[in-house]
Amino acid sequence: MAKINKTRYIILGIVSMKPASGYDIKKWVEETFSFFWDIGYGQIYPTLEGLEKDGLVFKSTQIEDGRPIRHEYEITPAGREELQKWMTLPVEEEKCRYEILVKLFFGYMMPVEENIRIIEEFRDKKLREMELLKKFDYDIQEFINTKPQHVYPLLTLLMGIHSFKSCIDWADEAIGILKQVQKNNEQANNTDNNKQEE
Amino acid sequence: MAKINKTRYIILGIVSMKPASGYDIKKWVEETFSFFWDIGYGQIYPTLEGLEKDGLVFKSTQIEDGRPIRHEYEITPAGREELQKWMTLPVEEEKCRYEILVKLFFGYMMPVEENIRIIEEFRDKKLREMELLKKFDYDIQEFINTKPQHVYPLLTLLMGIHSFKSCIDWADEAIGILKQVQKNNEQANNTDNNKQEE
DNA sequence: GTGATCATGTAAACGGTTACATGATTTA
DNA sequence: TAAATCATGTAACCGTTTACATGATCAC
Repeated sequence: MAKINKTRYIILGIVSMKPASGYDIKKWVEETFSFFWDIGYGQIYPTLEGLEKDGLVFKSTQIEDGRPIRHEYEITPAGREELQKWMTLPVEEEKCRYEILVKLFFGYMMPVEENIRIIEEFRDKKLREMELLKKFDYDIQEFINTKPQHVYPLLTLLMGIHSFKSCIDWADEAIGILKQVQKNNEQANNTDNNKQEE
Repeated sequence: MAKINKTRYIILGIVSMKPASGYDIKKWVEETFSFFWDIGYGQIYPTLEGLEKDGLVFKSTQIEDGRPIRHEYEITPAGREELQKWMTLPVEEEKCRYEILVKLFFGYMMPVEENIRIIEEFRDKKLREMELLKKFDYDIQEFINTKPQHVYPLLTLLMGIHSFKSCIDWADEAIGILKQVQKNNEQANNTDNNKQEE
């Protein structure tokens, strides 16, 4: 089964909220999506072109005096239909690739300290990312009662926090285990040295 | 900065443990890595060819009577050096793409039930994946004391369990929130109906 | 005037997936 | 005898990233 090009639907989703330019889309994705998705211009502009050709978005060019040309894209009824169709489709299998796990799997090749360092780096990065998300603080109960249509972005935020936290928890546990290994190694070395001195 | 082709290093890592054929590599990755990495033959065979051309692996062909030809790849000293070099390099930024979060972000377009359904499906999948990992049960303390070089694969396993668990916890929380939204909607509908009946 | 931001795009290269193609051996 | 497993590979396609290219406006 051929895979679905999700980038198309993400862009459709964005312009379904309000008309946007390629530049707007990039910025918006960076600001609100970046922890679970990202797109570059090299994808955005060609995709917008394709969507236009398929009649799923409508392009209007705004020329204001003394401003660069701005192409704004709006969703068409056909586009809205396509988007809705995709929304009900089951979520495709997705495999995250964790480089850190590959390196750690072959960790026996390196000194224990090196592996601890790699995990600590990972932990710090995830901590920073989590702190960033936590800045968007909110009272979810209030949203449920007053703006229920706004809970959805909050749910994605919540996932991010859960996910980063699990990385940090794992890192702490893993570092603890490797420190034990390290301590055992040191004791073994001391015993060896004592034997040599005897 | 150009990105590093990690597939090369993963294959190098695998053949560094013991010589393997393309078929072996595929099977091994499926069995031990699959929850955080996967590779297809379309990647394996050309990559092995490239590694051989660069002198990082050594290919030997085994022809046994009445058996298909088998190409076995061994790591060379140069390959081992390359691998070691990569191991100390910092882990590159990696962005997992969560289709479910995209769909959920635009969830306001769909009925609440539909969003709950999507999350439930996701939860079930993660639960199954976690159960699979938990089958490889182990006593980590024993490994630390008797086979410290074997703790590394266990650390990756631990990460998988943490990660799947965080997905499940999030799903439970998210479903709870959406069920509240649903209940509020129903109450609002009832009020509306009562008003119409008056 | 310098650097950030607004704004648009293209082309090449790369990485990865899918589909296609083949055929022997082993197990049920 | 049928299905699963062992075993190798290629070619086309698609999605993504990177580098390149341009230029105006705005804030300091």
